[in-house]
Amino acid sequence: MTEVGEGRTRRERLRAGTVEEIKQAALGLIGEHGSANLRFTDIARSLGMTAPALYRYFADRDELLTALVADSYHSLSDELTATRSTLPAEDLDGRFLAVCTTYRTWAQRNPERFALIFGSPVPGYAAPEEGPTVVAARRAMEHLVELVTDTAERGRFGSVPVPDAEEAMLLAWATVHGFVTLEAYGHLDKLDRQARDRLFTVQARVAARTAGLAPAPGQD
Amino acid sequence: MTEVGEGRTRRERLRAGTVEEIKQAALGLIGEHGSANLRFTDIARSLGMTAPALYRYFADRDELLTALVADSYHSLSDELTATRSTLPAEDLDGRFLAVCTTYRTWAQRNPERFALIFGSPVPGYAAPEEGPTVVAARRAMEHLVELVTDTAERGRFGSVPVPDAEEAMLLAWATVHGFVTLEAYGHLDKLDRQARDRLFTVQARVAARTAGLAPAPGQD
DNA sequence: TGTACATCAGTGAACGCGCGTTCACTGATGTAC
DNA sequence: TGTACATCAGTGAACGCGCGTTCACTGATGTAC
Repeated sequence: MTEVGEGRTRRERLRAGTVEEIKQAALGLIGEHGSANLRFTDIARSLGMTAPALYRYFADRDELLTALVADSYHSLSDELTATRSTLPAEDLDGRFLAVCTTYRTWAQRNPERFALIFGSPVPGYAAPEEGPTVVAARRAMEHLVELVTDTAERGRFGSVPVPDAEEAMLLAWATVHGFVTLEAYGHLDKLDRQARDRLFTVQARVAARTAGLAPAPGQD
Repeated sequence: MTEVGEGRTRRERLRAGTVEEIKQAALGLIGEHGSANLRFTDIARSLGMTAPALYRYFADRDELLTALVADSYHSLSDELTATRSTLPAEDLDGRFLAVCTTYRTWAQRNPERFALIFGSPVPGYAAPEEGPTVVAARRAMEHLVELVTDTAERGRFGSVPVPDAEEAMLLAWATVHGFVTLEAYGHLDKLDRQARDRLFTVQARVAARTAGLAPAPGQD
């Protein structure tokens, strides 16, 4: 995420590296024990440091969590936009389905980050108003909207069930997100991986339709 | 949930009442601080008891959480089946949409319970295999399936995008759940209540379609 | 109906534990001249 | 290029705090006869 090697001085580079290590360790611990049980002591231990050293990097637990949440939003929206630019602008359906798939695989590969963003809000933690979290969330949202208005402007926007492109995007997102979140939290465990893959494709098509894209050939 | 006044002896009734009070207090605290931060001490304090007294009712925190999760599943599936039986069996669309709406309002009125079931899994807590949680989850799931197979058997099951009724139900569920969970966790906050209501109706129709019901008149 | 005993809810003291946080410190890295 | 000083990362000791849990107890409720 953060570019290591950016800082001018050696110290700055080392510092940036340590910040990154701390975040990684924190993510690992969140994966094991949940964000509510994230302890400075544990992070320090897993890095071979002592707890007080962490105060050089983060004022407290909330500041660290804020950074992690913001990073998570950035990670997600970076991956989504990268996927989008992989395919030619004319291939609306292809782009849309690819983005949906990336959304899902990102969640599968970054379960802690997914939980940080979309899980039940971390108790006792309130994102600072207009802080990095909120800004990152807004940016991610704008990217999502772009993906669909893009679609809407150029594409066949006739069959969409809501007139507003942004609203159509929200519904399409909800459709995909529902599947991804149920899967991530184990509510689809009775299906095997293959069945889930197949069903996800169907769900993405349902979302595409909501977003104003024509149904895939052979459907409906 | 648990029937107070059921117990034969006075003591049993009092005990059942206390169990209920403990659960309610726990839910309230979970709403404030999250399930991961649920403390026996706090529960006791909020009931005007001392902490050790709680050990008469629950062996430990996990046992209490297990009970709360199981209760939540029951509460949800009870409400859903109650809604369903409100409408005549012939009114497939009406039933389906009513059930979707109940799913949403239940989540809105029981945010802690919703988070317990569908939020990121409680860290450090593993549901006992074949324990009440698992049983309740299965029962709730079977009810959901029933709602749709019911639909599938009697209704127009032609336009459904997946052949298997149970799979169609899962997708329809995911569609509705996505909206509800985004809304519950504040990701739709920039829409006002009215807009959310309107969009939810659209989303429920999308789900209905996935479940094999015909699109509402005027749609598509 | 009354008495003697058993069961149970809840108390308060006590304990061990681990966490957050502060602080004075040491040693390494960077900078000015 | 070398030296003297400033900055910073990290340590280890120390503290206060609150939680989970155990235990012996008191007083109320229920039961047997």
